[in-house]
Amino acid sequence: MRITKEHDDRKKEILDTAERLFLVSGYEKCTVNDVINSVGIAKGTFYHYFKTKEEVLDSIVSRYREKVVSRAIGVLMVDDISSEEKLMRVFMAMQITNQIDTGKFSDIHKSGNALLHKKFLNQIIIAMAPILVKIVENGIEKGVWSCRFPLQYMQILLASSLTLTDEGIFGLDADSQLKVMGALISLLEKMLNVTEGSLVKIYLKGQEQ
Amino acid sequence: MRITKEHDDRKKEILDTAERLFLVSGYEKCTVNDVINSVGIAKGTFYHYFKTKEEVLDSIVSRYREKVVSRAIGVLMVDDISSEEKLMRVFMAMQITNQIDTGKFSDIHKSGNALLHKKFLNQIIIAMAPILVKIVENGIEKGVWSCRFPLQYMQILLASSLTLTDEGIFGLDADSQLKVMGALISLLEKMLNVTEGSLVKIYLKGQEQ
DNA sequence: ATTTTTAGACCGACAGTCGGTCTAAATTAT
DNA sequence: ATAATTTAGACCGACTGTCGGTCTAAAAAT
Repeated sequence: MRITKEHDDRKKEILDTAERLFLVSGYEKCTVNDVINSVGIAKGTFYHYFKTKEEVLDSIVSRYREKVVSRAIGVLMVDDISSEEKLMRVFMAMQITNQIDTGKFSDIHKSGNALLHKKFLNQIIIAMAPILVKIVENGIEKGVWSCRFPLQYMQILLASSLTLTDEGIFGLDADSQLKVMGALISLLEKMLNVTEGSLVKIYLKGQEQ
Repeated sequence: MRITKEHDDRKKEILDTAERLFLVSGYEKCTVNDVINSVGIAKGTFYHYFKTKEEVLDSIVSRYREKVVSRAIGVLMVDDISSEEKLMRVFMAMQITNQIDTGKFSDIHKSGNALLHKKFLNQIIIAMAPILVKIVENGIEKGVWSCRFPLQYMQILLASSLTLTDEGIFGLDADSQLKVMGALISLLEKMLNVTEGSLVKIYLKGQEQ
């Protein structure tokens, strides 16, 4: 069989480089020439691996989405923790994914890049809303919660948290962002009709570590 | 042929034309040549009035924001209606501004235009959140509501409603959008600790007309 | 020998520039 | 008052540099 290892290596190399450059200077400002010069390849090579510049962006966003989703699935399968714990872990995993791992995406919200943000938001909401809904419905079945609009509430939660914590859009300082996060958790309690403070408690516990 | 016009008239003519074209084909796809051909002016004239293409976009968004804000201020000053009524009117005025008036902006959410959406979202949240907070605080003083995070809640409300009803981002059908709107109103009731259904009632009454 | 990968010269479309023209009103000279 | 001159700024379109993307052919791998 054909050996595609080198092909994938090269492709990953282009993706990694483009990702780094997109996050530093923004997708629009970063040119294809910047990418190929940084990788050390020619134009033709770049377009052998990717049809367009935007396809590179799409790949980067998809790769990130896959990482977030697989992590969430991992939490989902842990079955010796409460629904509250599970929901908060998944929600928080999304937020802190930036810091852990390679740290590459720590600036994803700082890019001030409209297209990147739009694609990112779109993919994350479409992929994550059903997962969060599953947890919510599980909690409802157990009788610990009640919720009239699970899907809509989770969409609202995702859209607002991802938008408001994007520094490229509002440039909120760290303190304001923390306030928004606190408000979001308290809102989540209202969404699920749980006693005030029960989720915040888990949130603060998670923040400490 | 040389047709000269008053400065402000010409500027408005360029803005109106660009606005129309941006909303039809999107900001990125619409070229400066498209605009000048449609207006019937030369390149130099366009750049006599605007420094860059993006400056035109900024002007269009600002103009729209001013319209929404002035309308909200109008509602704010009506003082023979309840806080509930006032809040809902302002919130709904934002949504339906698209249909009324010239109808120009009816497609603003369909453009699928990342930069337009980002600038729009940014301006509207920054301008409208304080106005909504004012109404909320007024209701709190009257003793009809209570709310721990007025500013954060209004930011969340604005960010999620504007993002999720943007067809360019999620392409939700009309039915799904209505569900999201319903969920948002019910969430607003929870935010303000009012009895369930009291705001939805006003919302539905407003929808009928 | 055939396919895959690499190379970089090349292309058209684009945003933005530049030197200059035209016109009407304000200013000065007759 | 009327004519000549200056000035402000609206207007023009050929031109430039940059960018995403294409093309053809050489090099390398199989």
